[in-house]
Amino acid sequence: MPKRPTLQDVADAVGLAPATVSYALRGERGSADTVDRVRAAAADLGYQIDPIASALARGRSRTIAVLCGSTRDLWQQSLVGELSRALNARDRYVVVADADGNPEREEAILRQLLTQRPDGLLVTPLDPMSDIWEQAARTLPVLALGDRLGHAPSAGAMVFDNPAGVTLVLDHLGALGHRSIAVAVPTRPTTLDRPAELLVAAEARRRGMAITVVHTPPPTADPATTTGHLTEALRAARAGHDPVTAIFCFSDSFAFGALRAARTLGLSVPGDLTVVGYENVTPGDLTGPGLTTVDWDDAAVVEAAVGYLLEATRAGASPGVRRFAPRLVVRGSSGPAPG
Amino acid sequence: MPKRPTLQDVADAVGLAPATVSYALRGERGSADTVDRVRAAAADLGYQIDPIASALARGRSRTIAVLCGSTRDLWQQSLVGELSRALNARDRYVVVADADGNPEREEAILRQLLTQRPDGLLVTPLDPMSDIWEQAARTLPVLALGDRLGHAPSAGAMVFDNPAGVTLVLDHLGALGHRSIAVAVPTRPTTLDRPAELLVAAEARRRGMAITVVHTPPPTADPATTTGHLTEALRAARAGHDPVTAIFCFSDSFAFGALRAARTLGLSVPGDLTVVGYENVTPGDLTGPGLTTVDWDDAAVVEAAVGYLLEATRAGASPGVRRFAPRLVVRGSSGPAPG
DNA sequence: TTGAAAGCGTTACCAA
DNA sequence: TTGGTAACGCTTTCAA
Repeated sequence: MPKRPTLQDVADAVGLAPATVSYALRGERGSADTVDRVRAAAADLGYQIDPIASALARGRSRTIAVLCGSTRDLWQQSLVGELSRALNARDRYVVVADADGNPEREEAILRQLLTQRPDGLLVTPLDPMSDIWEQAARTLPVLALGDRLGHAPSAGAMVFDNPAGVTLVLDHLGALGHRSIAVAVPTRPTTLDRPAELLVAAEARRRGMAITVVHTPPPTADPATTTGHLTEALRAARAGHDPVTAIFCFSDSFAFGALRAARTLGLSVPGDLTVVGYENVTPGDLTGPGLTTVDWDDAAVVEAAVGYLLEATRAGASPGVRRFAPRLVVRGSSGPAPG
Repeated sequence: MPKRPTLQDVADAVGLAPATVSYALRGERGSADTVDRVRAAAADLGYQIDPIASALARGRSRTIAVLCGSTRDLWQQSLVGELSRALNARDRYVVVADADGNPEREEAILRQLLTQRPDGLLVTPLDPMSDIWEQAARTLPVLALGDRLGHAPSAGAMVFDNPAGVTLVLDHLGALGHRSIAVAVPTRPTTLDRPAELLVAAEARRRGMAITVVHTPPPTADPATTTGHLTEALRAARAGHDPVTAIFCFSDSFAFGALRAARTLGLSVPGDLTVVGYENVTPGDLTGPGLTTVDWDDAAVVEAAVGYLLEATRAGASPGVRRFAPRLVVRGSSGPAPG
């Protein structure tokens, strides 16, 4: 098999030094004529820069690292896909790593990821308040999605206006007549932007609604476990003297679990139970009765994230923070069953 | 910020040559004592092999490349996630690239991917009969998922027993009384293992069923376009004198489109139309009326794929071919509406 | 504008 | 068992 051509081969072909060719190919210098000849020669030898050698020499790799809290979460899963596509389209490689729901692993994985000398880092943090981020942010542009990184002020972030999202949902449920609702929130380290429990508690109080908090199992749990957990929680929450008539889940993945649990319990949705999700994940529109959910315009988030991050790598600057407004997508909500 | 320690630093710490340290760390040689001392020193300096330098020197990068036909496809999307997780768990990096539904791009992307000098390659090929694969398979272990690579005999494959799958579905629909069905197949280059159209045509003929072939839009099309396309196709297929009462889609992604189209047309599923999918994608169990589909046990596929590929990289051998049996998951099928 | 040469941090071949 | 030393293929500084 014909060995891949190297810079030297191109240099020989045009009778120039490797250094000259290197510069010319990257358009860093060289006369117009030189650049043309070099490009032509490279094209016809089928030369491609060896990204590994290049990375070693430069100390950077034209790669964007994506550290994902849990790719089992449907929203993160699709987000990672969109991000990769957007970055590939901009001629960047993407290396994805997955902390798999385990905040302790997050640090180890980050460290590993950094050995690839990426140009930038995108994270959906499990523990946004960890201080590992600050260390990374000092070395390269870091952009968080979903939560600001508490101790890494130089990192950018694409965050959701969660207070607005919660308001939207509680207004909706309130208007339908629900007075006792369950709220499903992940058991996670505190976050700056998604202090879900507090947010909901405060808003619910203002409206005179009763809330029952359900903690979600770790995202690594298989669907059956999650469904089981939820089934029990829902059964309990409906057994008391103030039975829950709606459940508000802080992620669509979990809302799907709630739908499964409802089925197990023989509850009709939305007749007996209204289920509200949070990210408007793709096939959510097809779920049986319909899933009401909060939409954040993922396409815009991805566009902005990629734009901010690449700009930051170019300028050597910090990516900014941008906040996205929620939109409520109502599908299959109803008021509580009479009596 | 403290520079990352290098091999040299470790060597200095233990008073040995870098070469010795390199061997010791990899457990390739060295006395038990040396190995221990080296490991200890490395650990306490926080030394990690620089994967880039290592890749340059070895010509291989401890990375597995995944070339995905289209990550917009729900099945491929989740498959890629599972594969990454499985490989990460085995201490491998994964680089994912996406041909985004375009068979012409597949070659360019492959070439780019190879430039990372991966240890192995996993593909869900758009064009399994392309001869780009053979070239790759000569250089490194290649394993295809879903289709064998026609011109790359040395590549392994995890394939589905599609004849069995088709039989399962047509038996099911036949038993329910359907006599005229639509079949949705992708417009793709011919494949060895999924000559979907022919397979279905032959089986349908044997059963005296009429079939109407609907070609799916490219996977890059946005859902709205797909739904529109399908809506038209279904409208037409139900307008004739032998209206279609079921649609068999060769992927769940497309089955979801069919469900949306049915909704647009005001068709009740399964009352007016039974929809059958093909991959048993995760939230399929939650779709409104239920989606009957063919399941291939993705977990087993992933396990086997990763096992075969890693074994091949170790042994320098070719991964084998393995065939998976289908299982029909019936959810919400019904017979054709009377009259 | 061009080029020579010194890295970048490993690995692998040979020799000690 | 251990250690020089030459790759690996590029980028970059400094000189011409």
